[in-house]
Amino acid sequence: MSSPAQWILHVDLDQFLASVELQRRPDLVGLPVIVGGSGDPTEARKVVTCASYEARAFGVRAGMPLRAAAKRCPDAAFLPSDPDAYDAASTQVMQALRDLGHPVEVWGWDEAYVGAGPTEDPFDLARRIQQTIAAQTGLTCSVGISDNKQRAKVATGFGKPAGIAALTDDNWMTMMGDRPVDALWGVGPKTAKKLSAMGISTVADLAATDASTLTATFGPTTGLWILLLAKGGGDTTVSAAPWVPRSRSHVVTFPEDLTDRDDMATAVTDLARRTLTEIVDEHRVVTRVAVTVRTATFFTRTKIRTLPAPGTDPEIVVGTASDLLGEFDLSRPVRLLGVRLDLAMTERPVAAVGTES
DNA sequence: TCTGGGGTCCTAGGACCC
DNA sequence: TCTGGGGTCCTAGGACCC
Repeated sequence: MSSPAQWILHVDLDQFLASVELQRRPDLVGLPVIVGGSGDPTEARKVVTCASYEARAFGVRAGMPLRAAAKRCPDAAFLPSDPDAYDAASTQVMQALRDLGHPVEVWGWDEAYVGAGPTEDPFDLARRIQQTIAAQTGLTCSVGISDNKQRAKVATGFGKPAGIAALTDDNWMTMMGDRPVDALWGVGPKTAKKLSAMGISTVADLAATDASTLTATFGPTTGLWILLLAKGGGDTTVSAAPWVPRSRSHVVTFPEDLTDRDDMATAVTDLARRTLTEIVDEHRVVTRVAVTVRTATFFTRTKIRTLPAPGTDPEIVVGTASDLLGEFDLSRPVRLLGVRLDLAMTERPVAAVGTES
């Protein structure tokens, strides 16, 4: 295998939420387990957050309504989602990864990128990662090896579950050329459909397409980006710096649609207060407020307002959310309301950084 | 058995300014 | 009295991901 300037390993915990639950419920090991909602499979408007591999064999997938999952797999164990437990397990995994001495970039609860120098044996490192995580947390993971994030992420798919796979310039087109474009991380159904209309259906097709053709349809940034992805390129940085969130949001889907404006106003106010409390606890400052309304027909719209000045005054932040709600036509039943606070990204004092760990 | 919740980034187009 | 071009800020919406 040719050696790139650096290695990037993508670490992905297998069926993460289900695995955490199985540690508390060893009696369920080997059985279909479905995590989501309050653990009641008859609960309306709740979906599967994670299905164990045994449940997936019945066609159960993340995002599927719990009732649909129950239909496909009535004998599954339905467990309530327990975010605190997943947070704790994730923290433990990420610390174990960092202890290996390489830069670790955390990507959500169950994924991370690990950077390594060109002289490192990436397979050896991958095995050490798996062994360390298993020994310290009892969890299994799959590892993808490449020289950029997107390709490493795709490689992980070839390693699941609990395996290791590498994609490099040497095998990229052999492994990926005949696959549909949405096998690329960052190319979804909409882009795939647009490409299909242009006669581009496989990764090899896309890689062979003229840059100008793609930029004409997708714009200069996106057009060049998806071309790069098809050629096996991607983001080559791994940053161990703590991620600074750009926004924080909460949405609520009501068990039954709201028709009363006062109820809607109360819900938006509660969401705004809760979100504001959280970001103030994290010493962050609001720049913009966004309110989302989804009606019973799933028609979804968002209104955004920039604050006169960045701040955390509840009167202003919550008041802005209420004002924005008032700008909607609320004559139809509402199924979901949401509030997002965009956060100021100015540098914080150095003193605040050192207190984190 | 209708479609969760939490995020990020990009693009289009209008307003406004020089 | 046919009217360029660049830059920035803002909102809306799209797309994608876990």
